[in-house]
Amino acid sequence: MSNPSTRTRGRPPRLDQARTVETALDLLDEAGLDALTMRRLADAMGVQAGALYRYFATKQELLTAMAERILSDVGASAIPAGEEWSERLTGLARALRTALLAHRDGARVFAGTHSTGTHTLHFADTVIGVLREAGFDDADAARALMTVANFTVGHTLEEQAAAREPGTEAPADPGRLAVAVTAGSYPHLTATLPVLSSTDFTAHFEFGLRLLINGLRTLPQQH
Amino acid sequence: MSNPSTRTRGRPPRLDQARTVETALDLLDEAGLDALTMRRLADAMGVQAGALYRYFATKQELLTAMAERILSDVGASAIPAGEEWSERLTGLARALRTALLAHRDGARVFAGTHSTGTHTLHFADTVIGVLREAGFDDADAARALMTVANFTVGHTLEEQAAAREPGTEAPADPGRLAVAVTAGSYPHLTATLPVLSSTDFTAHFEFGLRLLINGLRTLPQQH
DNA sequence: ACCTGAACACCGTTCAAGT
DNA sequence: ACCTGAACACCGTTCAAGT
Repeated sequence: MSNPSTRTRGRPPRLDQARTVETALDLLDEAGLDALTMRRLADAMGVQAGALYRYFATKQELLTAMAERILSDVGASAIPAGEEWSERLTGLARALRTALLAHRDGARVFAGTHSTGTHTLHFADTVIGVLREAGFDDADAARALMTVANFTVGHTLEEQAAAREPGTEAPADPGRLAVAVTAGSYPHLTATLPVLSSTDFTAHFEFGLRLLINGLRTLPQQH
Repeated sequence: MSNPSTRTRGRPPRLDQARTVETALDLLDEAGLDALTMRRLADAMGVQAGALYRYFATKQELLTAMAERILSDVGASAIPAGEEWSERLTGLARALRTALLAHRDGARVFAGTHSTGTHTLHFADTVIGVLREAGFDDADAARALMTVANFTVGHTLEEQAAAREPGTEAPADPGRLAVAVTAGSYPHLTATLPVLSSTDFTAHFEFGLRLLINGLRTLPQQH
């Protein structure tokens, strides 16, 4: 490996990949993704912006490292082994959502990158492993991972977007959706508006996840 | 309404909302979302960047109008009425994916905005209508819409991201995923790598959609 | 009414030069 | 080896002034 901190001659570096990613995640939580700039990050580390490019070739590379770091939390949440496949898959999907929710704009960071780091790959391997051991064939297991991941990321993207625009926190908040719906004639949207504008995102997520799991049960399995 | 083109006195305006959105979509298709700047768009319309702000208060507002325009294609694709609910829902989800795929980075534009335009609302109303008429209760119908939409947008985000980074088009393309997987020890990823790195996104999408529909069938319905 | 010109306060990225 | 300083080529947005 030829990373820059191998030789410890000269002044000890003020920067390194791990510390930079950590500081970037702090900045993300404080200010959000749009305010996470290379200059601000450099400022937070007491360094000039250009210095960051010794450790990350591009901002995109930094974001990928951040996504991988975000996913590392997913391993921490204990995955109940021994359980039934449906329980284990449910736990894994919940852990993914929780990991993304743990950082402001976490889903946006994750969706915008393609991490192939160890934590990300380990998570994917675990999900597919649960399904293969449950008797699903390779194609179904792999595609089930993609479906669950796409749904979870898509859901959390929405959830965190809703958190970004607080609407008015007034108790009788009409909300842009409500205004638009009542303005036009959308009978089904009108009838379901209370559900659609509910902020109980956990309930929405659990519903979708249950749909996916129940759908998987209808597929042929070995055991 | 007090939109700027109500009175037709003076020089005819070179700009208007509809033409601007159309030009922006052309630019999007040619250059992608990252290259869609207010200055480049203004250039394409033979105008200075500042002039755009008479029609859109912010770039975000322009993007929202673009998302609504992208969704208008979804209405065009005929939705088979009379069919069974599962067939209709399948058709609607496919139409959403097709509409997003019709423009470069279409899913990214859509996911980054919250359109409450007529086409977007009409689509949502139609989906919920199909489900309510099939006998699903309001909460299930509304949440099923969210699940299908989140999955579809999440999937198309991935699909268009894969299109952006062409990898190497060589026949024996290892790909970053393959390299990373074979480097570490991920038995289940290794076994399913052919499926995971398949570019048959339609097959992946159809698999997830089938899962959701089959999951919906397990829910209580009236008829 | 509609657009220009010019500015303000930023960006990501590069790279010679210093220590 | 590691970082500074300064530049390059941009951004979104605002707004007085022109026509």
